[in-house]
Amino acid sequence: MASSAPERSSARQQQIVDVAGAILEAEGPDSLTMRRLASELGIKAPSLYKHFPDKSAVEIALIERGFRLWGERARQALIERGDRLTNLAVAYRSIAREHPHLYRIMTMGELDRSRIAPGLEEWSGAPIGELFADGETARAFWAFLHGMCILEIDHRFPPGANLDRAWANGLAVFRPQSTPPITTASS
Amino acid sequence: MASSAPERSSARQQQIVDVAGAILEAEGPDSLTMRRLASELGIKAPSLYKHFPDKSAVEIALIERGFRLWGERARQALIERGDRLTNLAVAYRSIAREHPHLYRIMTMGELDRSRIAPGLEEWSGAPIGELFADGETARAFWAFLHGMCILEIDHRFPPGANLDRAWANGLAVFRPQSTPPITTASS
DNA sequence: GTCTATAGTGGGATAGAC
DNA sequence: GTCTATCCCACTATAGAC
Repeated sequence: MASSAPERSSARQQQIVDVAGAILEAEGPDSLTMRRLASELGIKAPSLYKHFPDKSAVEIALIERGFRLWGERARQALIERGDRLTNLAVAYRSIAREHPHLYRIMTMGELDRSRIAPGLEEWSGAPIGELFADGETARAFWAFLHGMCILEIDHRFPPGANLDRAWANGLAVFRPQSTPPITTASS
Repeated sequence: MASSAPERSSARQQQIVDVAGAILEAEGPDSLTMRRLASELGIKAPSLYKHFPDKSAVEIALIERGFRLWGERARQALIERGDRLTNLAVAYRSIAREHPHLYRIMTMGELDRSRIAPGLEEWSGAPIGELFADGETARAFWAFLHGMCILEIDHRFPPGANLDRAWANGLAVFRPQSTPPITTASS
């Protein structure tokens, strides 16, 4: 598991993506238009095309940020004290709740893997693999995590549902399959 | 758990929703426009507004059909012979794979519950509740089902993943929590 | 229940000057 | 790197005749 994600873009591009992220978080993907983005930056829409070839390039940049955030937070979770399975789940849930629109654009629909930074997706997902000896059980756990997150932020659970308990119960069924942390003799 | 879902609409409305469903399945939600829908019906777009107040009413009708399909197939799964947990999972996965676009519009984003037939959503989801003594475990299982389905149809699992095994492993962790079927003395 | 005509909105994107 | 001007597109929806 590599420990850091690759990145490459100009300061101006980064600033544009910052603002795009702010619009996305505040008002959702429908509000993220080239006109609006330019307006928030104090420029006109056509000027954006000097920095990004098209709108989807901006969206891809946002998604890549999301993957970096996932990967970083998940790695923190694995080294914190306490149960690693729980820590990882809490980290994922927190990201989804804090940035629901970002979470949605990251996970919704098909993803053109040829457009995102090579290796980034795997890098961000690797921490889940660390928790299970069997890769297919790790994927089942990922499905549980994602299902809980997306159903929660979309308010799909029934009004009376106790989500903290649903999370706890789901973690409880997966926990016996999870592996303990590897500690070196010198630690 | 009630055994059938309510329904009410004219023959013409049903025909329109049939065609809308065909477009959706064939080409996805972006292709489902009022112009296109009318065109496939051999009429002009404005004529549709004699049958539905707006486009969202057509989409709601499609979503309601999806919920009825879910509820019916899930109920079949519970009375088939074999393991009920597995049967239910197979039923859900089959629907998602056979009708991926329908599955997406049913489950994507927030749902305005005031617009769908009262009780329909609960009716369609009730079979999952039948399988677990604890409601919050049932919701965790639902999250697993949905996560697996949506990640599969969106091709989010890594290329080498063995999804049949991921399903089997996930079902295996939930199975000890599931309840056996209730059989009457006369059966 | 269908039509024609059209309003109204909004979006992505390009050309070419500065 | 920014601007103005503009194109082109597509969509939802309404008004009013038949």
